[in-house]
Amino acid sequence: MKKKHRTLGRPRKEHGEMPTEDTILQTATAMFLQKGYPLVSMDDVAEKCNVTKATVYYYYKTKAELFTDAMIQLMTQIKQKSAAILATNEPLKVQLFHIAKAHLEATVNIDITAFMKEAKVSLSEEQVGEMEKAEEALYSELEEALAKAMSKGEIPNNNPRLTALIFINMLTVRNAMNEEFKKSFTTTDKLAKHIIDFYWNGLAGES
Amino acid sequence: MKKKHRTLGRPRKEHGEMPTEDTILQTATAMFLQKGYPLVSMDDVAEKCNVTKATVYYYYKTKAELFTDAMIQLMTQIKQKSAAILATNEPLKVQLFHIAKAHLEATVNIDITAFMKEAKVSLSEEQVGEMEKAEEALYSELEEALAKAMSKGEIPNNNPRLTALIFINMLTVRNAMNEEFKKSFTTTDKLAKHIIDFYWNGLAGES
Amino acid sequence: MKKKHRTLGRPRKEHGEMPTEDTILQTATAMFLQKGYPLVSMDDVAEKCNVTKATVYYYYKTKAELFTDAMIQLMTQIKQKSAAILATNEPLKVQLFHIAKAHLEATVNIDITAFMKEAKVSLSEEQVGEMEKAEEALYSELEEALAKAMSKGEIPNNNPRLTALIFINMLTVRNAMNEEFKKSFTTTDKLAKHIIDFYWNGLAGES
Amino acid sequence: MKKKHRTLGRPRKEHGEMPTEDTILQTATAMFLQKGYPLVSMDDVAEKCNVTKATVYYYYKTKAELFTDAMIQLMTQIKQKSAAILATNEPLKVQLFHIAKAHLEATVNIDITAFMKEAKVSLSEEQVGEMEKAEEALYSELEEALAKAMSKGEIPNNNPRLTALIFINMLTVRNAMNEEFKKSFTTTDKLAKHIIDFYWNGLAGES
DNA sequence: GATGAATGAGCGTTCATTCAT
DNA sequence: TATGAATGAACGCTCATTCAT
Repeated sequence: MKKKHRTLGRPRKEHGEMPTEDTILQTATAMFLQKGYPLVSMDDVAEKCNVTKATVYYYYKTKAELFTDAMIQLMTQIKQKSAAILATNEPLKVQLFHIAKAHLEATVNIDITAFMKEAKVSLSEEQVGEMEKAEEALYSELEEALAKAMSKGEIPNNNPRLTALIFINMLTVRNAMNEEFKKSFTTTDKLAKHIIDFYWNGLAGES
Repeated sequence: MKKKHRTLGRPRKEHGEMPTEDTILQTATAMFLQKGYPLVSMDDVAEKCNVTKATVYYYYKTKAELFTDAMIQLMTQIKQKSAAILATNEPLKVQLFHIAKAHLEATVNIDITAFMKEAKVSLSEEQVGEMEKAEEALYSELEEALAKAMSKGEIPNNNPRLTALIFINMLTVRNAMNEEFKKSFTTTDKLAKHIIDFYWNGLAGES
Repeated sequence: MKKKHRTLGRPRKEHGEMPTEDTILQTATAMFLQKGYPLVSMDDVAEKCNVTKATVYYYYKTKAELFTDAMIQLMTQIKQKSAAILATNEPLKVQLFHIAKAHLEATVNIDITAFMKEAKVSLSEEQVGEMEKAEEALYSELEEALAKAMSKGEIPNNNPRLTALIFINMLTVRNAMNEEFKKSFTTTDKLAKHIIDFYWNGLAGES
Repeated sequence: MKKKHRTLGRPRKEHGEMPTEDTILQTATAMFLQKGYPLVSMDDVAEKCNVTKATVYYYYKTKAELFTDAMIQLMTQIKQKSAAILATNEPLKVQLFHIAKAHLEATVNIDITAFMKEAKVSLSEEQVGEMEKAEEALYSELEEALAKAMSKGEIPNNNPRLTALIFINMLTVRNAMNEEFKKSFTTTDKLAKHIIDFYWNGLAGES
């Protein structure tokens, strides 16, 4: 079984190359999103990064840690994007539309909840804790925006936390569509609009 | 864990026992729902059923087949329950409330879509096909009920397929709740009511 | 996993059907010759015989026994055919030609020695003994014919046992041919003739 | 058998040890020759090499690959030995005698053809191809020597390919001998001489 | 900083065999 | 006579992890 022998020692960094640690995290994130925690092996990650498994372990003590780091980074990014959108002066409905569009346009379909669930069995309590904190931050962002809109009377009063969760949840509805039905929405914009309309109406009712 | 050494060969038939084949399917269903396809091993299933792995294979040729059979049975059951509820004379909103309650009361949280995704890599095309058929049947039931309600003017016109998917999808919102927030809904009824109210409002808007 | 349920109890024997025991032995023989001992499973045999594995075990206590019985029967048959040919009045060379032809025409290529070797690991000493007896009988037949020919002066004196073994051995030469070379012998007759000519010349020399 | 628990991770390199990869190949070759492809398990190989199965897989991706590599190496070695002998100035008969002796002196009895057959089911087309190439090289060597001898008039004209195959094939005749008969040849020399005499006579005849 | 070599545990699957019916 | 149900032991293979270099 012939192996490509890489040269030993620290490789000269080529111009514009990402540090190995980041490459690994980036690559791993994409792979986890695509196939889910159990179906991504450390070997897979290493191969795709063009390093050896041992190198991956050099930067991340365990697979669980790699996953945790990857997910936290991802959630933080999402949170920041959402925050940026929610910080604008546009009306809430428009802001939500932009968030929805951003989600739907991401190449991989993220259903954070489903993801976590399948990984949690393998994580340490501490790791679960860290991830939940990041998840929490993500939800809080939205929750606060909704709460503010309620207090301003922009939308009727309702449970802001629940409605935040419902919003994130609704963005995963596309995962349940079969190919044919998916095609009936010619652009992401149209699907986003449908979802936001429905959501906005949902918010509209007193409860 | 002590290994109970059972005797070789065909065991003496005891009365009142569920047939092994059913025990396995039941147990497997619960386990798959709890941990997801990749994290449930045939050994796990066997142990929980108090039989050996070979026995599991006696009834189900492969893990993929066991999964397929389990999921189809599950979806068929859900479909039948939904169908029964939708066949009553109660107004649609009440019917949806009952369906939601039934879902939320099931011990295991079902997010069929997430499940399928992680399993699909391991299934044959035929198996995926079978499961999609069962999934389809499940959605169609609801879709038709919604379409009928629209044509009767009970709710405004909207995409019945999309709204059906949104409904099923919303039932999984609880998965995203942390323990604390979950406790804020003292009964399943209350959570179901919140969800249905939101959903019904969503349906209410013209689009 | 649906199984074809056969009716319980003794099945009515259809006109012209072989007794189950014989069917199994016949089928097993063919399968062992084709694939070798380790690659034929009791399940395979059962399926091809249209009975259950338990039925095979009803007639043959173990796989090793089934193999032993099959091989002994086979060798006995071959011996009898050889004996019949050697009992004719034709000259030895013609007789050998007929034996060679019979071997080469058998659909499956028999290399008894190679066969035994791969099976012997799994057989009991007693079983090995039985098979060697049958093998011995097979070789003796030929050995005696050769010895007689030598004493009659039909061929020069030589080690009759060794020459018998060489004869049987030479019949397996075809197994080593690649497809292309095999085709260069348009008929079995031609190949048999080549082999016999070579062999006869070999016998011809004094030693 | 006590399990020697070796330490995890990369072992300290001791001097003068054969590289693990070679140990495995050597050991595997011997085992395959002794028991045949199906009866040698990767566990067996590993145990005999004093490494774990995982180590075997570290060097050889599959069992089929291990087998292929082992057989090719073996055939190449045999070919080289034969080539060396055939390159000498001695008369062909003497050369053949030396080849026969070398074969018969090898601890393991090689019947390549029988081997391949039982392994082929498990090999990829590519692997079969590689092995057939090595086999071919082995036969060609001899075939050419025979052809040259024929054109020089050292032996009568005959099918050089067929006679080459017969030669290799005859070297396996010892496999068919029972213990008693084997003992009647007090030295390998004597057996080799018998075989070569017979073979040479066979070659001698016109055809 | 990065690698090559090795492990132990587990996984999906097969198989010879056993036993009550 | 023949079967259906079950077992225990292997088998080929993968994977997360470890450690010397």
